[in-house]
Amino acid sequence: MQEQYHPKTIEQTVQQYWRENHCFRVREDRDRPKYYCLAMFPYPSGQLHMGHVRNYTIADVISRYQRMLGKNVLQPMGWDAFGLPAENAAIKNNTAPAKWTYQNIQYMKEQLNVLGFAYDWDRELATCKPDYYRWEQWFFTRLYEKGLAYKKTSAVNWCPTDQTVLANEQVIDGRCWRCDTQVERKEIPQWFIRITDYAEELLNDLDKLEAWPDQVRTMQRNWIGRSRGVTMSFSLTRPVAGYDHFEVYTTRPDTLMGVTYLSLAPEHPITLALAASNAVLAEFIAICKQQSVAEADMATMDKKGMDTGITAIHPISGAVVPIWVANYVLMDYGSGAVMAVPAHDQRDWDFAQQYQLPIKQVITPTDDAPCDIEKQAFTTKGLLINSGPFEGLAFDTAFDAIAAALAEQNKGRITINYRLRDWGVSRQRYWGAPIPMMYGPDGVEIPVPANKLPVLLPEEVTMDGIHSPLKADSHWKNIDLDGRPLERETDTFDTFMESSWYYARFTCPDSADAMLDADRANYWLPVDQYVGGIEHAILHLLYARFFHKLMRDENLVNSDEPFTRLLCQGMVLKDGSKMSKSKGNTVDPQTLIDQYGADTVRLFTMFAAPPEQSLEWSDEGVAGASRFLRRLWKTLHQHVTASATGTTKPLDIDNLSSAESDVRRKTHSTIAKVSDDYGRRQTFNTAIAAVMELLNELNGLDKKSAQADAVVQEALEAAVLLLAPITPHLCHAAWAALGHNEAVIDAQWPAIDENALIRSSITMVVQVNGKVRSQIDLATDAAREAVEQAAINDSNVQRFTAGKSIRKVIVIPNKLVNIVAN
RNA sequence: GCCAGAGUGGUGAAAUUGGUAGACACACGGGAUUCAAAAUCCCGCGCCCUUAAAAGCGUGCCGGUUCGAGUCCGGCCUCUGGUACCA
Repeated sequence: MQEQYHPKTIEQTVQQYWRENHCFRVREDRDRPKYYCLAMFPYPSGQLHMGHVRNYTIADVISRYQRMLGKNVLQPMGWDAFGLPAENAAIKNNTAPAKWTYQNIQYMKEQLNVLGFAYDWDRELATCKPDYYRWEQWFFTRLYEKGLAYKKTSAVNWCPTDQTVLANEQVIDGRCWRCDTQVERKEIPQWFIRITDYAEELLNDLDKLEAWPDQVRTMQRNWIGRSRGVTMSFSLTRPVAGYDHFEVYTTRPDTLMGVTYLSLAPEHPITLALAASNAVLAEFIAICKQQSVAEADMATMDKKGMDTGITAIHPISGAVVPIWVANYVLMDYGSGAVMAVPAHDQRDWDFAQQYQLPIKQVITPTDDAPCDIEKQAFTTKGLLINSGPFEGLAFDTAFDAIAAALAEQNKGRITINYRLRDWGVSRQRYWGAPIPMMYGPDGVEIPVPANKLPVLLPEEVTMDGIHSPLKADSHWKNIDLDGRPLERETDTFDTFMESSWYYARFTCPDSADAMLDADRANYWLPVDQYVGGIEHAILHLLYARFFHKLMRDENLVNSDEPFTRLLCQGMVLKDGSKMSKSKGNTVDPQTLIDQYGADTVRLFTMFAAPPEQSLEWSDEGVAGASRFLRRLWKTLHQHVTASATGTTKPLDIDNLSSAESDVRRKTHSTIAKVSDDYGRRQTFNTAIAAVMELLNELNGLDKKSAQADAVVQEALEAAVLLLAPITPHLCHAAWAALGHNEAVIDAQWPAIDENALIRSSITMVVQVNGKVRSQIDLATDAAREAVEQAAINDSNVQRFTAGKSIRKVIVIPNKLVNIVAN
């Protein structure tokens, strides 16, 4: 063992050992429990950033820990390679998205290897490769055949100057990021997948995901947004272009008697029909369209409305109700029309105030809650007033009575509604998987047959920065299928499609004649541990869950959910804000690895914060992590050097000094604590702190006594094994130096000697009226009465109880006594 | 706007089931070593009062429950993530 710690040399040597021995190549093995640990694969943006380092270190630590527990561990890595940034980078660097992407992959792969992650690279995949996306295309045609994929018109952000579709990210304050033109909503035909058919199952199965953070389950539950309400029909007093009624949905039918107006979306068919002969309304609709499609923009925009002049009949009271058009009513939600009850909905109340519409109170509080309709809407449930036949009813009975009254007249019914909308998968962009559909001259939809897949995306293209080269390529677009002239779909898939099933393809990336090889897929799936950023809590994770169920229903997998346990890591911050190029506060992992070595970077990343919290980057903290590793190395070196002189005797637990017994207790309590931190709690920062404590305690031990060497050897072996998942290179070298022939990567996790944990006395805290006043030492088996007496008789305690009478004594065994006195 | 989180010393954090607030580090201060520096080692380190000890105060803000609250409940404030075409 070298006296100095040289991370670079050690890391290169150890990585070579792993490579030469194929340490991370795994195959199915029915004799061992499998463990599939997966980190969300990266978008190949160019260089690894600290968020990646954190993500992949967490997953690597878990993988290595599970391996030491004897599991057959799969940890693959690949590339989420399609996406918008490649198109922008290609323009900027005057190259093609494919070339740029492949270069990035090559560079980032090298960086991952330098960090020493235990990947089975034999399984590497990139989603932009035809052998991957061909199966996604095939799967889509299967969904189409089953009626789960369909086409409909839907709104996109449209730049009228560039004549192109913009992503939400490309709309800045309602304007095109390139030319600053006011963006419009435009309805275009697009492909959708029926995720709403699976809404109920996606909701119910959240209950099965016990090892997911509650936070994520709650967010998904709210996103799906199941509600029970009433769909009812309002008849127009005069028909408009053949429409004599329209439907609205409400979760508050109890407020129906308080409806004072109705609102239609600007894109509602009745609105459009009216606008044909109403120039003022047409102008208003045009203004409403000057708006991004992003929900956050829609929800925070100024509310605008206009009276259409037409009216409808209230289905219960028969009253004539005015119909407005309002920009905040969305055609994509529900029926594109809403009933307005300004007295009991704050948004309706605001709108009614703005346009001087009547406000009619029909609910009154059941308690003495404040309710002043003049000041704001009263939105909690209560008792019905001013409601004719429903007077005095409470919410539930009013709900049923009003629903029944509507049903009787054939004017309404109870319905279950979901906030979740079908998944729009069309993108009017080049760098994505082509949607495998064709159109006949009559516009008929034809899925590309399996034997004509994949529909290849041409990689040698020139980007103009605005339009998709695919749409301009008439040679690619116009094809001949068995003598029939057809036109290809030129839209590509949403990149969430690729990331929705890659975890399954990793189990059999070479499967050439099927999307998945069921034997291998079902051996490894579901993923035991998934690790990734909290920003994916809803979209990616919901789409992947949905895809898994689609694949199950295609008999490709036999499980219901893809990810058994989920860990959502926090962001990496510098000076309190997210590291990003635009803020100029990035830290290049490569520089740090060059300076300190991969083990230091890994150690700091895991030590600075628990994985789910955001991590504040600190250069001093990295230096501190490096110092700890040097100190550990020095301790190991001193021990190994001393042992080499022949002083080491075998451990004899019956002949230890009390200081040596204390060290042994610390060794084994540390193993217990660290095991719990790695396995159950996944708090790697406290695991590292515990090992630091163990080593600090070792420094205080008198090394000259007879058994000291053996106790130190045991402690250092434990420390090395406990740190091996985090700093695997140093621990590989250290394990060999401690006299082991087997590599630490193949070592077993240390076992706890329960006898070493036994202690004869314990320190208890004594409080008087909840304030700590003293500590007492007692035998661990002291009876409750003895504990109470010892506490009461303590001299410090008596200072605070003098002149008072003791009302109560609370004893928390082996921890605390609280004396209540006054 | 809506949904979900977070807020503890100078800093990152710990306190796992309602039971000693600040483990483990970083920074800083003092000392040892050194011709000197770096490195290393030792000591101190929430605030306040104090020579010291002891007391008092202290987990974003206001209120509540409890023998006991960082932890539970109600109401706020600020920040972060998501908001369906960034991934």
